[in-house]
Amino acid sequence: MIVLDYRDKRPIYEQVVEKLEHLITCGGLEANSKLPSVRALAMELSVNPNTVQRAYAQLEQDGYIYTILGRGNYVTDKSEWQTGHFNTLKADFAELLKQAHDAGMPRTELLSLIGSVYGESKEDLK
Amino acid sequence: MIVLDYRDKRPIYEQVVEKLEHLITCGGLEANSKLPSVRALAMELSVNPNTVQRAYAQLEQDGYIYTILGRGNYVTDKSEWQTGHFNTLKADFAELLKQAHDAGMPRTELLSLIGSVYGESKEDLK
DNA sequence: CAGGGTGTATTAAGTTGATTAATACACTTA
DNA sequence: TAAGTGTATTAATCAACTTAATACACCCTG
Repeated sequence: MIVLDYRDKRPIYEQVVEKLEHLITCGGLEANSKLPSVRALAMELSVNPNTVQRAYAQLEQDGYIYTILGRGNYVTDKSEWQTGHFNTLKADFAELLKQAHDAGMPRTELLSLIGSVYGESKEDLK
Repeated sequence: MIVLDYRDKRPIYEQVVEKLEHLITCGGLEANSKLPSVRALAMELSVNPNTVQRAYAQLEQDGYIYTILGRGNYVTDKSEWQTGHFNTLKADFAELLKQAHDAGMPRTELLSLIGSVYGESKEDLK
């Protein structure tokens, strides 16, 4: 489910948060589906249960999962976090755009990048 | 010249790198202009000289400054780092775009953001 | 040439955060 | 009741960052 990168200098729990958040926001995990238990995921990653719990706590704080005591952790419905997630992405974009603009990167470069991810045609703007 | 944020959890030298890199890539520092000496900047930031040196070493490694032994550190010419800097920004963009696309963010949101930074009109595509 | 400013290197110590380890407790379900 | 769950606590270990104190070689100026 998750693969850690030990060359990554960031803390493990942050990597777990990032990867699970990515899985959730990309639709890789269905809403209300059950996540691995704290101990199970810790075992799978060869990591301490405390570390996994810290990641889960963060994910719950950010609204991506919810916890039922004694039962487990579950994926929150998209409607709960979509707006906040969009805003986070947009804020990151804005920051990056400012840098690109200041550095003199032409607008066409960015449009081209969008095209390569969203599809070149101007028709499927959906 | 630089203001540190002690609430920022990242290491100090990383903040210094980021802020100087930003100053350089945004044209806030002229090419071949002299940076504060290791000791001077350390004094100004109330930080150890080793920490500043680490930041300068990183900046040199990334090509944003060059060092003349016994003289000081100087801003590298734009032509030296522009390409690499563009590529870094574009890589960050691509990553962010993938996430936005996966999350179902409409292309128009991104175009709107670009417009708000680059200017709305379709004429000044410069 | 002497002195001060410069980058650079080294070693040791201190600090902080992340991680592990070992438990323990309350809750839920079979 | 027993096993699995989230949660909490305490202590110990580890790694990275930072500081501190020096030292050395270089460059420039008086």
